[in-house]
Amino acid sequence: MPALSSQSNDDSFDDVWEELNWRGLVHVSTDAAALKELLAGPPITFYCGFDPTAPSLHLGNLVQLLTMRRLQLAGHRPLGLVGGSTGLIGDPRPTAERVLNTRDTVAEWVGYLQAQVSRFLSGDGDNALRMVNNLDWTAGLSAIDFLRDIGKYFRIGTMIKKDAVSARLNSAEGISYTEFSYQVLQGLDYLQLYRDHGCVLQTGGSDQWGNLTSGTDLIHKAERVSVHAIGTPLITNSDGTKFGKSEGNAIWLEPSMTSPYAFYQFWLNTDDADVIFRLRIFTFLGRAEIDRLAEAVATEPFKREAQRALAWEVTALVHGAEATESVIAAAAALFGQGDLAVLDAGMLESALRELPNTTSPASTPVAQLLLDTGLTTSAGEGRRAIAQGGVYVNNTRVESETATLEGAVLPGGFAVLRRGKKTLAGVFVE
RNA sequence: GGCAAGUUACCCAAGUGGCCAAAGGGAUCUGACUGUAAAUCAGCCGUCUUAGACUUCGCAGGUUCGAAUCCUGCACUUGCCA
Repeated sequence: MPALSSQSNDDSFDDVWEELNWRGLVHVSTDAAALKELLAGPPITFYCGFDPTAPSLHLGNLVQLLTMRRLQLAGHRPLGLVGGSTGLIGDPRPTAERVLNTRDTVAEWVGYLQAQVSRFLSGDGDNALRMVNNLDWTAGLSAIDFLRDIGKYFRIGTMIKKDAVSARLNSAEGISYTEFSYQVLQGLDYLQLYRDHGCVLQTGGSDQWGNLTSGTDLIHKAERVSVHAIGTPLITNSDGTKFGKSEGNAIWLEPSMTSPYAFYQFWLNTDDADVIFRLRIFTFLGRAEIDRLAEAVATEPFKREAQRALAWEVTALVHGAEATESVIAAAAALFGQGDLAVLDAGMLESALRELPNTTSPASTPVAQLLLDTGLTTSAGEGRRAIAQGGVYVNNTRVESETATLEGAVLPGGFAVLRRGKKTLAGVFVE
């Protein structure tokens, strides 16, 4: 779906390593000089892993996918690993132990993630994407073989120094042996891919650095070879809040989990202070264009040209140009200050299809509709929102907690429900 | 296996018999201001149809007119000892 063929690296850079650095994608790495030389040379094989901890990838994973794609565009050969086995274990988070998912669930999610990863990388040519699954080489591994052949290479002293592990050891939560072992499994992945595919580079989030180095260390000990790792930065917002969350929920790549409309809106609402960094990381726009947009943010911030470019680029990348056009049209129709009744009914209707929506009789109380469309999570919250003046039907503020849609239905048989300034939903009146 | 400490709402965290739907902080949400921004200020912030009622303080019992607070058992977490 994404227009892979139209993507390219910026040829104003000497090599892909320079470009990755300019884009801010290299937070930590193994020997930088060696990596630069390696990446400027003949094609190498590299990999990045994704664990099935949810039915979809999210924006944090997108950073990895785009990093992989840039390396692929430079001629290198990507291996996409979906962690059928590591997903069963769970990598240690600094805060709390994970709840294990069932084997069936993980297997199902592996399928979804493989399909998603495949969409972002080219499957053509000498350096086509190849998918691998670490369950293939761990499922048949006995506990004894694991402990003898792999475990001997790992030192407890090193293992407990890893950030995620030591954070947990120092917390009230502690850490289970299961999660403690995660780094061994990931190290094993790298070793296996080195042996099977000559893989010499792993990319991942810098929060995974401990797991990345566990692989390079293992290969060094087992094969007496130095291989590489690149840790991409953890994306943060300048105001200190977590990136990639909207109303506390993750932004997913799967359209049924985060609608293309919400996805576009997320990017459009990017803070001025962050937008240029986002353009570098999440788009294929070149240095010259991004510098121009930076100038636009400085001189005409109210036009939000950079935000529009960012929202367009990323939404088109993930959901396709066509879907992006339609969510932009939807936003233009719905965000309007103006009178919704004068808009074209067909266009308005298709716009509402992009939003959370529900079908109800006109006599349904607005508070109930808020609940039905997911704009609120309880009836009390809905009443409160109305009392605070935060609910609108067709851009007209709802004054009464007992209001219904009577008399407010637009030609075509629907109504636009809005909470706050920008949270919208549609109601189709039956 | 023994001893000790702990488990409070989305997160952190007060609260040791009634004044507790539960202090305070953060996050989310709403309003004002704006550029569908940031910062700032204000409000809301368990559920239910307001007053009011109901459910909640790891789980299950018990004491009491009354329990997040006391007792018993269980589960889980952490530390020390073996």
